[in-house]
Amino acid sequence: MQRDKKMKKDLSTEQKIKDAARKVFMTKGFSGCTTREIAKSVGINVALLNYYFRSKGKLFELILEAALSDFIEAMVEVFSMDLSLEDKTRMLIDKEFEFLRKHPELPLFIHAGLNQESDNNFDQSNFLGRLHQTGIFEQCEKAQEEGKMRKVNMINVTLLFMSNCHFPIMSKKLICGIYQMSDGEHDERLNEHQEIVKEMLINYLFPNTSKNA
Amino acid sequence: MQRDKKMKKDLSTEQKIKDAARKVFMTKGFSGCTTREIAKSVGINVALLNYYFRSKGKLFELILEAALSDFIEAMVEVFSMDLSLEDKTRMLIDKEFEFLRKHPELPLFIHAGLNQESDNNFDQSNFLGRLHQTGIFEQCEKAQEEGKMRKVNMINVTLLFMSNCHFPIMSKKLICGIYQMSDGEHDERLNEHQEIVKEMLINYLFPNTSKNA
DNA sequence: ATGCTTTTTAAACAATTGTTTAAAATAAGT
DNA sequence: ACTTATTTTAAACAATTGTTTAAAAAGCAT
Repeated sequence: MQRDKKMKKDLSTEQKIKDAARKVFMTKGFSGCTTREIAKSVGINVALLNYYFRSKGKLFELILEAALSDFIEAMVEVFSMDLSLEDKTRMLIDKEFEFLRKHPELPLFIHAGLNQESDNNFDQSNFLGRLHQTGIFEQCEKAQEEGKMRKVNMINVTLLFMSNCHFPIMSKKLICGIYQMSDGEHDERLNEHQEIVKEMLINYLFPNTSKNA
Repeated sequence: MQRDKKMKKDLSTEQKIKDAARKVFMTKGFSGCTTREIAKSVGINVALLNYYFRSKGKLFELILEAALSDFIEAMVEVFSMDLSLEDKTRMLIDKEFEFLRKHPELPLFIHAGLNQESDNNFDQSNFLGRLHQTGIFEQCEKAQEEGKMRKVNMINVTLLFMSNCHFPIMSKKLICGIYQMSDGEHDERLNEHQEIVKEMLINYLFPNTSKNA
């Protein structure tokens, strides 16, 4: 009765709930929406939501986990390529901006979501391990020993990337409010910012080999 | 009956409610807490909360406004000083980190709060005007014409500062989660990051005159 | 003290919340 | 066709929500 075994029917219902929940949770947060709201947006009964997932909290954790994973996977993808660190830097920034332009609510959702959950057991996905597998840490360490890369702790490097990619996206309402900007103007600023961040980070992290526009 | 005129008694009750509401709203968000929770933390009845402020929403808007103002005022304070742009840069970053270390929930609260409110009428405080009064824009424009400062739109400059100061603070749980760090380790990284950001931004914004440690 | 206003409370309000129960509808197996 | 298991629903659950009402308590002038 309590589904846990294989299901015969198409999984479209379960997936539709996940999709709807993701959309609603993203824009309104965990306590900012109701289970009935999610159910209605799928076109199903509230009870069915608890039938597939056990509770609102469980569903939320699932969505949050997936969102976190999306971010890490985007980084892993770039880090796994056979490129120089400078090229990885450019590509990571470009990919992040491209990805975040499509999902601008994601960073704020993740940070707000993490602060709402009491227990920080979200490393069950072993994100650090996945990053290690790409060999990015060794590549940086080698470049740092050869004097090609500034000697900065990898955590600080991560902070530099995330700060300059995620924040410009998530601060849209604040910036538009302060500077009285329209959406179009903000897009323009964002495009320029993407290039600024690329140049600034490359200049800072790779001071010697920086002869770029 | 409906308080709006002068009140004779000490305003400690009204202020105590504001303080408690601020603390609760900051950590749990608007829909993440209840009016009874706020009232209980002050030691008063729920009705009294609606007696002083008309509703939960009104109280929240008040707190959010004040939080926004705090940020702008911190910037205004630095911009109004009689210093070179390089010194203002260093001082602003130091002050922001110092301030945010004491109120680490503030940036996330502001961004989440702005996304929760439907109408963006939060410029009633005229933040842009207050920034203009400091003369910071003219100072930058002059420096840019003299070739002492990189020609970057002021909105992008703002983004660079906020990204690199606010994000490292608000991403604590995410970073600690990914890298499996303790609070102490994170503090250490944050201290180092403060210096990194200072050097990086000064190098980028003032490329010629950069001979600093 | 006596009146009046301001502050505070207890109780109730109707609405909404997440979740459960039991029964119906649908699909699948035989 | 009949039985069984899965999916879906309607209805109810108890608890909590923001807000209001009416009365009590406290302050303050006179």
